Amino acid sequence: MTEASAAPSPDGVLPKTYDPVLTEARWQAAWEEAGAFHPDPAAGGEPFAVVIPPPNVTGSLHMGHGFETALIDTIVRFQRLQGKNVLCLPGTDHASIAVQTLLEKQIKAEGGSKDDLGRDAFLERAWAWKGESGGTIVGQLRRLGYSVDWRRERFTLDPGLSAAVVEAFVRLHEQGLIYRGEYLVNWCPASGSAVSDLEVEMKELDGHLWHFRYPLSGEPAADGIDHLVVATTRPETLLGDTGVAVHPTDPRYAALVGQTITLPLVGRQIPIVADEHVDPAFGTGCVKVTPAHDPNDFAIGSRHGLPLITVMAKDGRMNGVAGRFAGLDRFEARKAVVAAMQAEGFLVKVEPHRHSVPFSDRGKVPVEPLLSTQWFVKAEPLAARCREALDGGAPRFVPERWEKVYRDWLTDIRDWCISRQLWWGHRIPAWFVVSETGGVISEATPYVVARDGAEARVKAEAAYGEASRAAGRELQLEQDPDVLDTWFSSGLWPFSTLGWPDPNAADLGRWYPTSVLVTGFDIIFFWVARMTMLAGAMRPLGAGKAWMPFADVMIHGLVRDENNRKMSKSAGNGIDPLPLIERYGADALRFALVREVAGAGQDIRLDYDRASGSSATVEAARNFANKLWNATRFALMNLGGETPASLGTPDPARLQLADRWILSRLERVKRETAQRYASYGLGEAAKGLYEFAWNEVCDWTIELLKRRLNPRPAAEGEPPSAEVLADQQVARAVLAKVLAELLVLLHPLMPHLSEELWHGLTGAPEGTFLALQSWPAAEEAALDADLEASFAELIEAIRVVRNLRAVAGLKPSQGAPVLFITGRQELAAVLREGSADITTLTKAESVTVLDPAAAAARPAARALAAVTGELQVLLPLEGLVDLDALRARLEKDIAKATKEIKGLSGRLANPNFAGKAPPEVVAECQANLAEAEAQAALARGRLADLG
RNA sequence: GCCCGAUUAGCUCAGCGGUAGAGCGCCUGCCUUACAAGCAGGAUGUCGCUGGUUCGAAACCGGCAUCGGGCACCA
Repeated sequence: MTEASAAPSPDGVLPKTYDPVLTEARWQAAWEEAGAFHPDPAAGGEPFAVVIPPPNVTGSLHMGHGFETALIDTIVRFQRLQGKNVLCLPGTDHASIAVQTLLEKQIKAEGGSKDDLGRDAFLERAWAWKGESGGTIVGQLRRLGYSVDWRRERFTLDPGLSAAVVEAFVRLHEQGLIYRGEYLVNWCPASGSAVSDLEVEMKELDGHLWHFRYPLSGEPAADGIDHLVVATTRPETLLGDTGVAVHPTDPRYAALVGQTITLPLVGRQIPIVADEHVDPAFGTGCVKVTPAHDPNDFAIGSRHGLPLITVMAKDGRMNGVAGRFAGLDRFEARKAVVAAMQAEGFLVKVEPHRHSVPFSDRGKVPVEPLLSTQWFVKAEPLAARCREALDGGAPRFVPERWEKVYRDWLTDIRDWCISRQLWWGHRIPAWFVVSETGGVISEATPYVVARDGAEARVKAEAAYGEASRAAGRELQLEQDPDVLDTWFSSGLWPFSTLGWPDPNAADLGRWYPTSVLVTGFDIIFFWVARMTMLAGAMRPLGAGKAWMPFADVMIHGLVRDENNRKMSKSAGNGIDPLPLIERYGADALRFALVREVAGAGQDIRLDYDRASGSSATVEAARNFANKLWNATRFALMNLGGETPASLGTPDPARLQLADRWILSRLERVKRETAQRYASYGLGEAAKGLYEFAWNEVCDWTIELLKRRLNPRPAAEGEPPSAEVLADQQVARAVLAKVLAELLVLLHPLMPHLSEELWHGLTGAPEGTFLALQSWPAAEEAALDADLEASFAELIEAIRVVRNLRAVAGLKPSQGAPVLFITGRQELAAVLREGSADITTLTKAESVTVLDPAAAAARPAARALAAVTGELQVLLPLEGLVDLDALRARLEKDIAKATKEIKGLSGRLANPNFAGKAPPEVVAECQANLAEAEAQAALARGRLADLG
């Protein structure tokens, strides 16, 4: 331990407080230099693999990533201690639209535009940004102590992964699962790109409902009707109306179906059609139909053969078809159309109307349903395969309830628009044979899908070469300028990172499918489902094993800020993990986050004072780290230079009561903790270890061992006896064992601190790591439930004595005789065996244990007295007794017992209880009642003695 | 409209069929040579409301209320 913060100071003692910053940096460097987390696919051991959800290179990480990192790292470190061959693979995501939006904003702020810059220069800038942001992110992940294999770090746009993207696209296309066509898509005018359904967020807004008069073209009907009234929230779209729909059974309009309307402002003749979609009860029961600008209208239009008339351009302005409104922005056009309708007498009324408006997640503007030629993935066949797998239990969701969310989304799934009119991303591997359509790309331009330009040329040559030459044209190819949805590459992550599509890739063979995916519920659709769908399409994967990319999916909640708000970049309320790491240490932050997570899958709230940069929760975890530091410090000062190895297993024959107790507790905690880690009960594991370490190890065991670790000489100047020295060795061995194993159990949660302390305690050489040790072996024989129960009574007895001393106001330095009276032989035996311990922990002058008969024979003394269970505790302190405090204490005992008697006897008096409850419950109840009654009687007796 | 969470001590949350728990905060006393980032002791709850099931409900079931989230969406 060179330069260790744990290095002994000149006087040979560790500092009193733990300073995490240097220690953490040192171990991170040591682990990495040694390649501690760089697994060998050829090595033995059961494989365990996790690919981390790659953070977007959009800047830096916030606390949510810190939380996820803490969870994943705890899991993989535990599995490593279990002896598995663990791969934890890191990486980042290029985040196509997010990064491009961000960069365009930057460029705009500098007074430029991406189009001025050009595609190549823009991409250069994007790569520079990636370098910067990616570096920041990797630095942050390192500071958290993430035990990933940095040598296998991947980026979704790196050459290997890009090749995987192309391969996946080509294969999907070959299977007929990718198609290109003109459909109504969600168009984001801000990004200038199509986006998928998932990237659209509905927002409730206050808008208006405009009612317009649409005149019938022909003569008024028999009943004098010469127009219909339609209502719309989007007047500007009326320029593209190609019909009006009514419900087929609506008697008001039945006679009008088939007639035509003259569209105001435009003059187009449009039919009145009958369609089930119309709700006769809403508004007037008449709906204007704009198939090119609304998904529902698109559906109505296609059922009735209505033409599609697009009146808006991709930039959100009205196009030439919009006539006098051409060139107006869509929101200006709305006002202008309303004004024109009003001027021409077609506006009937305007009502305020609250409705949902689709917004683009990234662009933060309303999306426009627009007709556009795009690439799509046919989703249903892939979803069906996933649903079938789910019926077979794959993957397993933790907590279980998320399975339903996943399944529901896979049911009634819509096709996935995967093309984006962006630059930053994977270029679509399709080449248009533009020589066929006069050098331009149109919907009609034929294309070939290929792995590269050369393959494209071969394919195009085969398909169009001859005909082309015959027509005297030179074959001319142009790659599709668009890129793929960022989630297309993320969807391949669990296998593209392992070497797919190379079927012989060692990592793929060894670690696919991965063991568990740990992620937030907010990307179950975006990511989890896309991974399972794409994996299903790409099988076989790996060595022909299961195709589902992960066995388990652990879904965690979101980290919310101190005001219970979701952290987000736009809200500016993200909490940066680094300042908290600087202040409290990465281990403290990790522990604090994981400890909060017990209610599986629930969001967690991190308290944080922005003004001071402090967090009480993290501070509590830091204090825990310091507690462990000091416990180890104590051990180093008291083990006489020995180590857990040199001390060996303590001789069972020489173990004292407290030794057997803590060893039994250790064994139980060891089992519980392993079970919790293995089943993703990480919060429970953290809480359990916190309580065990602080209460049972530090507050009780260390305090109890002190007496034996530092034996007083029998007489002045005389060396301790051989017996005492032997016991000292036992005490040392117990302390060393408990601490050493505790550090292993804590390691997944607090890797740096445990590594540091373990080295200090064991003297392990530098190149040896706790991170690569084994989980301590199970020792069944150490478990002793009866002993644990009776030791709990001893603890309770000590507490009562301490309480009496506090009530009476005894000074800490002041000794007092302690007298226990009990009729229960087992309890008396434990108290006698533990009398030396009691002496130490209660400042007893003497400890006497009597049975009631013997006690009755003694002269009654004025004493501090309390009763617990079947035990009377007396501190005979003639003259020093605060009688009032003592009476209050006894009265409290009586009140407590009385309340219990009332409850228990009431229950026992109920004949149904005695008759129907299990006999052991009834017996327990009776025993408790007897005890409470005895307790009340004893306390009353004591009270009477006081006079 | 459909679905899913949550509601327990001042705060953050465990508990999920047998007499209410932890951490933080609070009160009292302690610098007891591991630790004041600590030690010992203490106070604090109609477990959202309401029916039901049960010998017994904070826990299980039904309804309601409030808060949060997801999906769908009628112009």
